[in-house]
Amino acid sequence: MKVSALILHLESFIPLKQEEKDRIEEQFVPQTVKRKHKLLTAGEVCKDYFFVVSGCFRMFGVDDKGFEHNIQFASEKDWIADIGSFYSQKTSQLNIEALEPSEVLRIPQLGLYELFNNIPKINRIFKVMIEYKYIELQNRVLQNFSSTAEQRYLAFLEQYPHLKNRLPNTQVASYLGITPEFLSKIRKDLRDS
Amino acid sequence: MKVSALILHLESFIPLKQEEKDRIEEQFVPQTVKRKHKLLTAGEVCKDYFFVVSGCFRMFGVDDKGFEHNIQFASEKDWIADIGSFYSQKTSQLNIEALEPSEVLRIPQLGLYELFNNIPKINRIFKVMIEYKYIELQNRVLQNFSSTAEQRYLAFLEQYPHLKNRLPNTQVASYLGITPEFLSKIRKDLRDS
DNA sequence: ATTATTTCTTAAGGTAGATTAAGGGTGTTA
DNA sequence: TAACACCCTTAATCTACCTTAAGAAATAAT
Repeated sequence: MKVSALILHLESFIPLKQEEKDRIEEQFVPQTVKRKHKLLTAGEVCKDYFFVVSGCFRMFGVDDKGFEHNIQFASEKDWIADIGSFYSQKTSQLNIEALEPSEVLRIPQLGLYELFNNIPKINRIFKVMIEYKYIELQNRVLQNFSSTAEQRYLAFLEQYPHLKNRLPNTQVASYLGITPEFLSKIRKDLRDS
Repeated sequence: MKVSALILHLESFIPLKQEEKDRIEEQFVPQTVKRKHKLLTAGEVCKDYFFVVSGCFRMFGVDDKGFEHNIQFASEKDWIADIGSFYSQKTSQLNIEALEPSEVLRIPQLGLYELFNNIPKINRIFKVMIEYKYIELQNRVLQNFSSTAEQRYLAFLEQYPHLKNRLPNTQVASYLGITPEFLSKIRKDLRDS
C-alpha cells in the first residue's frame, strides 16, 4: 500500500497516534504518472504538495532564451512542490516533470492546512523537513560559488549516488548549471586522467 | 525595548497570548555587537539562533583559495544562524559577521527547543519563516543559472533596496558571486549606457 | 524489429568573467 | 597632519565555460 511509505516517513520524525495516522491518510490521494508527465506547468498555480513513493522527478525553470535549468530532483521518500506558489496560490514559474514512470501521493492546499490546524505535530515535522531542504540548498549555493564545474560534478556523484545511474547526463548538466557538451568534456578529462 | 521588535515580528505570523509572550521573552538575551564582530566563526559550533533588532550581518564561507563568498545578508527583523550546525551541533563551515554596529536577540539551542516543545504555535511560525527563506534561496539558485552578472546586480538592487546604500560594493560582489573588479565594470557600463 | 527520438561525444571558435597590477579616493586613528 | 586601512576604478591578459555543428550511440515508441 502506497500510504504506508508516507506514514513510515512521517514517523521517522515524530511518532503518531493511530487516530492521527488515519486523519493524515484521508487527505492524500495516490496517483500514477507516466514518464514526462508534468505535475506542475509554469504559468499554473501549484495546487498540490506531492510525496514521491517511487520514481523520480525534476523541478526546472525556463529562461528567456528557452533554456531549462533544473533546480532540484526528487525521488523515493522525498517531497516536491513549488512551495512559493503553493502557499501564495500565485502562478508558478516552475515545472515539475516525471523522469521515470512514478507513483506519488498528492495533498491539496486545503488538505494540508487541515492537518496543520488539527495535528500540531505536523507543523513541526514540516518545519524540520524544510530545514533539511534549506541546508541542502544553502550548501549548493556555496558550492556553486567556490568550486569548478568538475568539482561540482564529483560532489554530485557523491551526494546523490541513488540518482547518478538513473539520470541522463543532460539532466545532470542542467542541475550543475553547465551545458551537456561541457559535462561530456569533464567526463572525458576524468576518464583520461 | 529590544524584545518588543521580536514579539511584533512573531505576531505578524500568529497572535500570541500574554503568557506565551512572557515565556518567549524569557529565553532571549539581548546583545550589542560592534562592526566586524563575529557571531559565529567557521570551525565552531553554532550555539545560538539570532534575531536582528538593528544593524546588518553577512554570512559567508571561505573556499580553499581563501576567498570569501557571501551567502546571505540579514538586517532588521531578520533571523540568522547556521541552522545545519545549530540543529546538529556539528562544527560550522560558515561565519556570521556584523557589517554595522548592531543589536541582536540571541536564543540558545535549549531555549528554542523549550519553545518548540511548549508553545506549538512556535513550530508553525518557524516553519513559515524558513519556508520564506527557502523560496528566496531557490529564486537565487534559479537566477544564478539563468542570468548574467549584470542582470543579477540589477535584480539585487531591486530586491534589497534597504541594503544597497549600506553595503560596500565588495560585499555585494561577493554575494553576486563575482569579483569587485567585475562589479566595477558592470557599474561603469550601466553608467555609460 | 524497426523507426523515431533522445542522448552522448568531439572539436573549433567565441565570450563572460577572473586575474593581476597599479593609481586614486575616503575615512579613521594617532 | 600624517599614516593606515579599506574601498573603488581602469585596463591588459587569461581561462572556464559556451556556442555551433555534426556524427555516433543508446532508448523508447510503433
